[in-house]
Amino acid sequence: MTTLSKTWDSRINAGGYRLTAPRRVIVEIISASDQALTPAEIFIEARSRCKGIGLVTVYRTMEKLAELGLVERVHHENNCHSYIAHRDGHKHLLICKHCKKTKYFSGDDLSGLMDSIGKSSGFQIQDHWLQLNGICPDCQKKEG
Amino acid sequence: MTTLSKTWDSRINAGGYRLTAPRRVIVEIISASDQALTPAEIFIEARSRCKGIGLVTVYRTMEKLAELGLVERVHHENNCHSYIAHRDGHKHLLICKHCKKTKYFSGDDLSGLMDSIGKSSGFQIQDHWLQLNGICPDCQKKEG
DNA sequence: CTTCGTGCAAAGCGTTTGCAATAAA
DNA sequence: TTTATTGCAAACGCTTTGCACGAAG
Repeated sequence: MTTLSKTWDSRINAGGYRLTAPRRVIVEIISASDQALTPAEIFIEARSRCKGIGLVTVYRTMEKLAELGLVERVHHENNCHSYIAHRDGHKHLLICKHCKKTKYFSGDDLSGLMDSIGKSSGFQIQDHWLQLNGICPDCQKKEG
Repeated sequence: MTTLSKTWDSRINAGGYRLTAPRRVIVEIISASDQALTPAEIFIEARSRCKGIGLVTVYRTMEKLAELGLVERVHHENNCHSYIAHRDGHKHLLICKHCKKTKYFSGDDLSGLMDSIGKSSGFQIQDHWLQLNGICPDCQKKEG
């Protein structure tokens, strides 16, 4: 178990949730991954480490991790969601259209933009979602 | 029929698609709306103007309109998609968390940000998606 | 006339829920 | 012991597909 997932464990406890074997396995998988994973992907990996675990448990666990701010939801085009471990700092997502690899990047601060849009529209802006889509270096090589 | 939907009609023809009564109705609804509509919402309105129209036709038509670049897909939190008429210029979306009202806004050009991220990550960045979430003026008043 | 579009019903898929058994605290 | 959590199966909602009929070009 990594130091990282130990931190996760304490935050799960602090959130009033119990630490169970299935949850430990799910936390280890998502906290160790630097890219976004779908519930199904997590389930397949989890099942290989903890036989008998159910897909439902993955859904329920991811919901709680998202609530605790430990993971973020990533939205894809066609009704497909995945989750990525939350990292500190002001970051946004970079997604490869071919292999679906997802990385965080440190983006410019958009607060200036958000302030000006808020003033001109009258909206109280609370948060934002920025994704950049493109082709990752590996897939560029494969294409030639 | 508005001038706007006439333009849509010609683009549908130019795309090799036929102009049918259901499609005309759907185009009139989405082109006249300044906010994003779900397939179900479009269907309800369409049915009141063209009895017998099927929800399936709404899905298939929206798919073609998206392909033609006439509408854009809007992603919501929980597996819920909607569509909004595409407007020219560099624009992004502003969504109210309460009433789900969706508006375009003219945002700053993000090409500078995209260039620098592209260079540092090695990704070929093709497009981006920016949504701001907040509370619209009407909902702010209702809350007091 | 030929091809595309339609509506219906049914299937498909990801996700959620009801429930009794089980395990954490 | 008490309460949260689990896994299964079934339900659910949105979306897509197969098909025969009908309409556009």
